[in-house]
Amino acid sequence: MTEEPKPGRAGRDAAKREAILVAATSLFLREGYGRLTMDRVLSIVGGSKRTLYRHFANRDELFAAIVTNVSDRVLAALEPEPDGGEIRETMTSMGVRYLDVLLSPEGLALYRAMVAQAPSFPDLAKTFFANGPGRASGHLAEFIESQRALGRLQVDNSQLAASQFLGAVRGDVHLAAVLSARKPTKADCRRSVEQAVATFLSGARP
Amino acid sequence: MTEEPKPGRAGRDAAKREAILVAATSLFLREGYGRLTMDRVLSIVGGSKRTLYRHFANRDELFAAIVTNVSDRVLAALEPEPDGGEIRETMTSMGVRYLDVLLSPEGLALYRAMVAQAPSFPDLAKTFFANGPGRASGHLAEFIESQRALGRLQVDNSQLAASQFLGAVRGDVHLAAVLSARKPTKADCRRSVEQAVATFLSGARP
DNA sequence: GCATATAGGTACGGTATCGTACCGTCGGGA
DNA sequence: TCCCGACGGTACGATACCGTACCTATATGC
Repeated sequence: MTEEPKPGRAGRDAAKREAILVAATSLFLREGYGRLTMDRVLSIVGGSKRTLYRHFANRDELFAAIVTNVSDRVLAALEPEPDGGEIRETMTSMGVRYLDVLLSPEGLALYRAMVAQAPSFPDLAKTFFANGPGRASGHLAEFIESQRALGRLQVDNSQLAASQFLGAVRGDVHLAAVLSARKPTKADCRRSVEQAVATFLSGARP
Repeated sequence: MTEEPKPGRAGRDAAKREAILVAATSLFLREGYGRLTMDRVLSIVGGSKRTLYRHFANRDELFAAIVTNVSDRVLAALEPEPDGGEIRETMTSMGVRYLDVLLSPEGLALYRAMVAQAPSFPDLAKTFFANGPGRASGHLAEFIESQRALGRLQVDNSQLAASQFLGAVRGDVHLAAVLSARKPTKADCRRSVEQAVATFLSGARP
């Protein structure tokens, strides 16, 4: 993130590109991919089509850039923090953060767009899956595996256990939010996570 | 389902409407809502725009009819069969059927369309949720509740337990299928269901 | 058989959107 | 200072699609 407004042509170039991307991302988050048009982006960011098409050769390329942009920002919140507490505590905090990310406006918009556009952007969809849900499961699986090695958990398949735990955390909460735009309360989320943790531990403690 | 080709105007009318709906549904399942246009429907089913617009006043209405049509057909498979076996067996069979429905081409297309179009069709989305995932959770919750009343299960919240069990069954399998068009194998599904059942039972048996 | 409602075929208006072309202006680098 | 590439503004071509209008053929009901 080089915030310094570099002078010179290259700096102006990068700044313009950034401005376009910011405007396009904002529009995408507010109204979804379907209502994201080149003309509307222009009407927000200003400038000419020539310039827009110089930075992004076509609409697909702009979409890919937006997805990468939002993904990086949103999915960074899924990185595991240096844990060191109890298993229950660690998993609860992971679950809560996971649900927070998924239910955030950015998370919901990204999910909607990727599900809808996956057939048109298979590569992007695979990348999204790998960097998003896939990586979250992966991190959790590593944690479970490490606890298993210490004899504190007993599971057959860490990867499967992790993805099922996260699936349980989502429950119906995520789908309800995606479909009805009715965001569940923080309390709903906590309850879902705590229940999922309890179930997981009852089956995985030696 | 009155299959008899009634004579007379009314019969022809109904048959035509059915033919349009079948063609539109097929197109929707093959290529998704985005590529479903009135002209393409016509080029398949034949006939004139006049007729098409007589049966479905506009594109939104046609979409709603398709969704209802596919929903009824697909979600019927989620109705609980008269159970009477072991808890483990019943839940395994429910989980397997649930996953089968979700991963079928119809299930995937319906899911994609509803997620993408939910903001534009909030009522339809709510109905879909209630008749689909919501009802599946509901049936399972009833079953869990009945077993709890018999003292065979011990759970705090049957509804939450049911939706989390189904969430665990989905795990990453469903999302992977939605995003990458790579259908998991039957074996993957069975393994996911059996693991979820085992976890659930370990936490819910008295 | 005949009148009338309805289907078929097609053209059309209107709109939205992508991507290109043109042209005059501006600013950084030699 | 002067030149060249980038930029802004806008018009334009091409396409796709929704929904309506018009006219002819046809089949239903009497």
